[in-house]
Amino acid sequence: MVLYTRIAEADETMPQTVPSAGFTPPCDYSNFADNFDLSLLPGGDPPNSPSTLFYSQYDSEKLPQQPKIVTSFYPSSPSEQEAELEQLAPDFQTLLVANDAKKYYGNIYLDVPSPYSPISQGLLSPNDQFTSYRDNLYPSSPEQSTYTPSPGSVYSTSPCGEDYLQNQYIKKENSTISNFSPFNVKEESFLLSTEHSDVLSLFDSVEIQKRIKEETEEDFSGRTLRELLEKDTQDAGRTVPQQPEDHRLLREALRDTSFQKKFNIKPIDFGFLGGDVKMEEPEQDDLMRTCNEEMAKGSIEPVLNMAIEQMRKDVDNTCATLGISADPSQWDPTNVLSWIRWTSRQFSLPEPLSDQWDMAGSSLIALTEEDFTSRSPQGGMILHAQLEIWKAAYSEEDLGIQWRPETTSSNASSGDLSDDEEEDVPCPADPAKPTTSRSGSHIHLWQFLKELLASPQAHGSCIRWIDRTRGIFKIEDSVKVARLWGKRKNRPAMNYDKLSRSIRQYYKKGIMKKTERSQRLVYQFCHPYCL
DNA sequence: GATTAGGATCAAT
DNA sequence: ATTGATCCTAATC
Repeated sequence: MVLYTRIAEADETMPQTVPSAGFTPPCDYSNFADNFDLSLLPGGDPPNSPSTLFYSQYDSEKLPQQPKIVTSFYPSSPSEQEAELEQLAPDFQTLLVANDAKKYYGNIYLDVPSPYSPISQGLLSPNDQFTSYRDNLYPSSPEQSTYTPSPGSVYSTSPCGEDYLQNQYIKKENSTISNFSPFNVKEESFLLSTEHSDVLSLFDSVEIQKRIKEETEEDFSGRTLRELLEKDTQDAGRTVPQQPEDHRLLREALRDTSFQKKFNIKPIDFGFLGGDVKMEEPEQDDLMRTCNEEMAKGSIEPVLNMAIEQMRKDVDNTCATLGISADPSQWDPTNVLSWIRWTSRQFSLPEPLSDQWDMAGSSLIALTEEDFTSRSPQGGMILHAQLEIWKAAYSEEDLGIQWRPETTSSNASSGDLSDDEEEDVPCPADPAKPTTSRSGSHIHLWQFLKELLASPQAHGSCIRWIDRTRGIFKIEDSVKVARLWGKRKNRPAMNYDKLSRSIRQYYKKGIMKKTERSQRLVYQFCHPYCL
């Protein structure tokens, strides 16, 4: 078994938004993806499988409790909790927050760990969290602070020890479905077991199942994720041809040779656990092959896609809410201050002193964590980590920008704060990108759509493959796709009505066809256009 | 109300 | 001639 640790956990997480109706708590969506123990994927858990990628260093000081029954999530009576959870269940983000919170506390929710706290972003350890809650620094909502510690807090007892840890490893090695799920925080690793209840509870949400049903034409009602995965494991054992594009997102992340850097993963020494665990660095090729084998047709991708989709929407919303670029280096001093203030508010940090943050974004991103801490002793670390998240988020978005309009149109300097500035940010020289179909105005619609489909990092929220091999895709956000098309063709009046009319012309031309079972906003390329 | 479907017309290439 | 943009009506979800 090869074990890795993650350092600076929060580096690839995404910023949060402030929805109109309320407050979106900070939540590390990338952890959500990570927390899909990849051993759950079909094919079991062979040596050097991707499921070992995210194993973190064991630190008994940080070890939380063994999982117990979830008794509450919010500080309310059981009936209120039920009502509240039911009300919140359709909200995907809330599920993620619940998921996120649960993973840090096992399945215990006797007290009221606020999902708005920095620990939800992996910035503090549970021990810190306990102190923070006791001091009521992170109330259960930004507007109110009603937390009262209850007796028997899970934080008042000492963490479980190595026996438990080793048990988990034994289980890990002996079972296909692992109930082991370690995490770490910044450089301090800790470990816990969630029984994958996070994933299961997420998946069991009626709303999520409904969406999966809509998008995959499969009905998972009444089935647990575990059931499905077990079935898929059996399926994988048969001679079901594996579709190379399944789990594309995961695959891309894992195939990426820089993934170790990207996810800040590095092999660690697990010798302190005892003699059973072997330390070996996997052959990259083996690893990748195993990854591919692991990515057999499964049921995780829809869920993952939804998480990522939600994450992207949050990025969009945040930028729109603050009226700032997604690229911190583009921020002017006003942008910097509004971001600092907003982030401070999110984390219930003291109001920042404006004169300490009077700088352009280019200066801000050059500050070290120490610089941040000297400006804000209480929240410097958090602010710095958040900025790292933004920087990472922007670079992710940037990956998807493969083209620029040929004509440098007038909007470049207009200070336009439209809601899709991820397309408006200046595109740095990008020699790494393929040069195919780069020129903007000659492109055909079907080519353009394929371009968008080819960059799920940037456009997965508005258009994505449903079945890559059969060329079936879905337009998730018709308005946005039309806007992008209009932008590309320099047709400001473009809308989905017109765009779809053009797509329908493709039916006659044999470029696209209707899907067998017609679904809204779902189209299918004909061969060879889908290749 | 949003989407789908397709006819008609026009402009650009 | 081809392609897509535009406008339109009608049907469907």
